[in-house]
Amino acid sequence: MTAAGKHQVSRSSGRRLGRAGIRDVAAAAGVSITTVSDALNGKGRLPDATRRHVREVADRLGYRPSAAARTLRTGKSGLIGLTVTTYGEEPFTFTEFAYFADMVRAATSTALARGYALVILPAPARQRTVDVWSNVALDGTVVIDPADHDPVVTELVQQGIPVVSDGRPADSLPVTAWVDNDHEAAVTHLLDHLAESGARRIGLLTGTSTDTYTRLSTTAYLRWCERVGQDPVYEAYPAHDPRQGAVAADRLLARPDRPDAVYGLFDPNGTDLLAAARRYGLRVPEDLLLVCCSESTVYAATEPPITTLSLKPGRIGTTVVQLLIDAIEGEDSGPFAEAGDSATTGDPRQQIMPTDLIVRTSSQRRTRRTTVSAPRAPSGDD
Amino acid sequence: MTAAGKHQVSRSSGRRLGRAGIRDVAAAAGVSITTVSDALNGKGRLPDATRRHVREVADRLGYRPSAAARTLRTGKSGLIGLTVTTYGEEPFTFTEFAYFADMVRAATSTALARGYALVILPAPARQRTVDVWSNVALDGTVVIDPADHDPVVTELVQQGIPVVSDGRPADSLPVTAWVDNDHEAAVTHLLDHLAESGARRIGLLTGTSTDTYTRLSTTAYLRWCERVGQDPVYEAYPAHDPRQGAVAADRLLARPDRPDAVYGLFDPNGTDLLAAARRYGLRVPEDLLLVCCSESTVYAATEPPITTLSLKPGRIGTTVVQLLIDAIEGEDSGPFAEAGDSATTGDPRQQIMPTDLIVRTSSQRRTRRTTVSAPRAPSGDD
DNA sequence: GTGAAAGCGCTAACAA
DNA sequence: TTGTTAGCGCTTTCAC
Repeated sequence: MTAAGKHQVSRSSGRRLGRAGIRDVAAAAGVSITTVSDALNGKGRLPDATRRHVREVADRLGYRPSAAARTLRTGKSGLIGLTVTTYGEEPFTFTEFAYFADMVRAATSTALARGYALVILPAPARQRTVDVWSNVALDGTVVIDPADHDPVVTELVQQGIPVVSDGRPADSLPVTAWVDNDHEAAVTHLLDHLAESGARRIGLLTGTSTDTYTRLSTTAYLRWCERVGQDPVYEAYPAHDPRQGAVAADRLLARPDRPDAVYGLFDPNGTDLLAAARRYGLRVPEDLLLVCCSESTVYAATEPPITTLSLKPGRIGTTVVQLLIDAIEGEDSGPFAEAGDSATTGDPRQQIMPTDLIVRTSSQRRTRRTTVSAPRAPSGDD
Repeated sequence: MTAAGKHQVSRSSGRRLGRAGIRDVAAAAGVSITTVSDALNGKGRLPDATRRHVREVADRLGYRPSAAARTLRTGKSGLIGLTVTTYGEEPFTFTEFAYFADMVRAATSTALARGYALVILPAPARQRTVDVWSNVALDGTVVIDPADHDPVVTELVQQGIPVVSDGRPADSLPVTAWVDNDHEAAVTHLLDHLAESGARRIGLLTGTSTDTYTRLSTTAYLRWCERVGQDPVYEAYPAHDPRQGAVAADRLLARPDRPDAVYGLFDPNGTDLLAAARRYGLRVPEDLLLVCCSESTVYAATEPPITTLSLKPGRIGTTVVQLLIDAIEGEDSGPFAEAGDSATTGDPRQQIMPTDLIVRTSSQRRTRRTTVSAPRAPSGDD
């Protein structure tokens, strides 16, 4: 007495509350649900007529496939997690700097272009956050600037979910791949540029946190100083607090061994330093050369325009997502390929992206004040 | 001869590929899957000992519940969509302005605090984007600045998915609720402030797009002009193109009826106008009063510091998400409560948020140059 | 070419 | 108190 056979029929006649289901479409189109599924997904070898017919009916009924059901069945959600480390008390502050904004925009565009959506997730700081993580089915995750022993990364990788990081991870972190700038090269190049512009003593405005960016940049600075035989002159401050930047800039220029050029590691440092210079009556670039790392366009319009180091976050965002999706779709060797399971898990792929030094007035010693008083040049960039 | 009974058992003994399932936990803990589910979700009335035991086993097995299955079963995904209108060619540019950055950060934090995650989705511009939309199960959606006849919004609402917008929608758009600033009041107040500071002819730098913000602000300006009997002096430009701002600012100050005060509707307009003023040899605020709408902190450090109108995007983001989640959880009257169904569906809720005029040097006529550099003596009246 | 049936992993009635 | 069972809506072999 196999009652099983009746299931589909009886279900089909049941009241659909809101949305139409695949069964309703099948019934209305006079075909089976298999045909509907195939027609809508372009699978199988149905005659075009059937395909068209089914699509019409589906449209008429306002049929929307259930993402949840599809995900459950296929194991793919089309969702990519995006997370950032915590700065200070804020859950995360990735939008605080133009860098993250740009990076996220590019990442989102790339993901969408490949049929994925980004889910913003919190860094694993408190307890709560874990809940959210396990409440969403992720095909993969982008981690921005992962902490040295990020538990979420470890667990995701253990579960076989690809993780790609923006910023090179600590050795202990087994990410699938990572993308980063060559921070050492960038800083070195920039310091050389300042030296060429006549800087004798270059100062650094850096951060107190231990993230890779800060660490690598600072190290590169120290190494450069050593190489050229200059005493390091730097001030560090908690970069997550925007107010502290101004204070630190002030400290730096108040020092007895005041630098005649400064590189600021963080986005707002340009204005911080410019304001500090004004307070001390220092002219830029005559008395003080300035460079800061920023993606903001405001530095093209400051007085004077400030030279910036761009990390090209857009390119990083794009690359990170490409790598991730490649990993997701690549390792999809089918649910039955458990033979040579963890065999091909080699070293994580890593990609170094170029930076871009945008030279403006603030870092050019021998300048004829090409700032703004000049007649007209709306395009601006000098 | 019910063979059905054997399914669970046989399934349970089947090879679990990667992750442990609820059945494995049940088997390992020596209980049924119901008990596991209840224990892990805090439901049912199990003795604490059982609950603890199950949790331990689950932990030991590294059990993670399947979000997809939960979603399919419960109909709730814990996911909230976040979308923005398209600017120009970019899929979306919400990160381009500090406004969106702040708004999104606050929205994300609020959502996470209530156990939801945000999914970034494209505005329904091209065909492709629709795919992504229907590939993710959303409990609700936040729409930033919805287009007048946004098809996605209409469809979502039709499907019974709550939609809350940042920015008031056109009458035809049936959103669940919306949050917006009182743009008219803000602009009026700001113009009054400029007039009080001595402005005789206030100009406007506005946009060519037809979004609500631009429209309301411009209207308020025109109405104000009418009230005080001033001829409107404004230039409009495509706000999505950052370069155009500088050009438009230039145009505005080049006019024969040059204004002696300007309000710029968009974030970069402050620097745009400042640069233009410099080009024309206009001193700020002596010859030209300046205000722009911006969330950026750079205007505290420009020379001179520029008065800004803050829309308090953080508060808007928080409110939007609160409203949305309230709607999601409120209308969850259970799948069987179809009796008084659409009864309580009243008018969409709407919330007006205050703005904040941050007065700095650029809009104060009688100032003793409180900026930084000039040691100029306080010279009383203008 | 088309359809029936078997679940994906979980939750919630309902039994025991 | 705990276990059994019926699906959530879809994709996908495998028969026909």
